[in-house]
Amino acid sequence: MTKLQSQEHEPFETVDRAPEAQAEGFATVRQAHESEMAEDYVELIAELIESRGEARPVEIAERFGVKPPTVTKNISRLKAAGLVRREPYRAIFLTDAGRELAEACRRRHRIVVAFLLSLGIDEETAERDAEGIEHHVSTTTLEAFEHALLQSQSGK
Amino acid sequence: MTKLQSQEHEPFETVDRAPEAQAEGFATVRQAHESEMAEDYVELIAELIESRGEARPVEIAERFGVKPPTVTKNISRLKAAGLVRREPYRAIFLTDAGRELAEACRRRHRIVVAFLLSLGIDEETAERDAEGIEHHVSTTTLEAFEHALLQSQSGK
DNA sequence: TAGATAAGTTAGCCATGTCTAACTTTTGAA
DNA sequence: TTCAAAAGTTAGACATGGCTAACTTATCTA
Repeated sequence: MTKLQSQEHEPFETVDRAPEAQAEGFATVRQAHESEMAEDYVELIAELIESRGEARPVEIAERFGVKPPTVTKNISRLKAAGLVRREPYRAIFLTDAGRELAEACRRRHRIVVAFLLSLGIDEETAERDAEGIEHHVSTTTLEAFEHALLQSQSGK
Repeated sequence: MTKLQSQEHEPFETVDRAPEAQAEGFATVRQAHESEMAEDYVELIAELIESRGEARPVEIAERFGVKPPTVTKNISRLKAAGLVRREPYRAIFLTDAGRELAEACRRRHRIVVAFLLSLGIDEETAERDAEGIEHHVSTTTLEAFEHALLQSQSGK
């Protein structure tokens, strides 16, 4: 049993929080929702460039399960946000900022998936849940996941 | 080392998935977002009824960090969805369906928070992250969290 | 109990992210 | 090399979930 895991907590203990703290928490969740689109897109674009050599709207639409016009609109939002570079009808490229964000997201995604797998969860579920969970994992929690991962590795 | 944790997985292994499977995953995330509002509201309403005897829009607005008109609009959506019962200008009550949903959400919330705490994460962060994470935790993952929780309890 | 204050609602605005229908551009094959 | 099919865009609609401003209802207190 490691130091990190040694604090005592009953499984169903309720944590009472000040209304402002709770409101801040919900604000954090709302903000996370606003950046989810951008994160998911740059992550996928990076993957497509790596595996296919380029990122095309039709591929993106297929992977996300949305229609092409949705992709067009969202890509133009990413362009406005300075995350992608792109000419109409051409493939999509990441800017430096986009590449950085993509890298951070892919790292976080891999950690969350690996952590879920280490709990014995099947791959399909781990991937699915990770897609939703990753956007709400703080740096602190991500580090805790990494730490737990190392534990489960060494104790394997 | 338990059975559940015994499968071998490298920490940064990438899981390749068919485009349809990935699309389904994102569809799941989008659906989760659509029910988040309802879940957060019934959860809070249940808490307020328990602690205050009644749930009032002004309290709900304060806890969520939103303005009263937002609460009015969302409550009427919950009413349309059959989750709350309510007369204008009066307190808000849960229907049987609302109460059931609230119970399930509160249970899931408690498990997620307890699990994060068991990883050594501080209470403030655990609560914050749980608020976002809980909506994306499948039954399978929730069970894995419970299992891990029991492990950490017994090995304390 | 009257009037001020607090609580709640309505109307109308905005951004996000989805869609369909119709159009344009690119591509690839005969 | 042309022209049909595939890819991409534009226009316009819709639901969600925020907001402010202005109004109505309820509550409390002097």
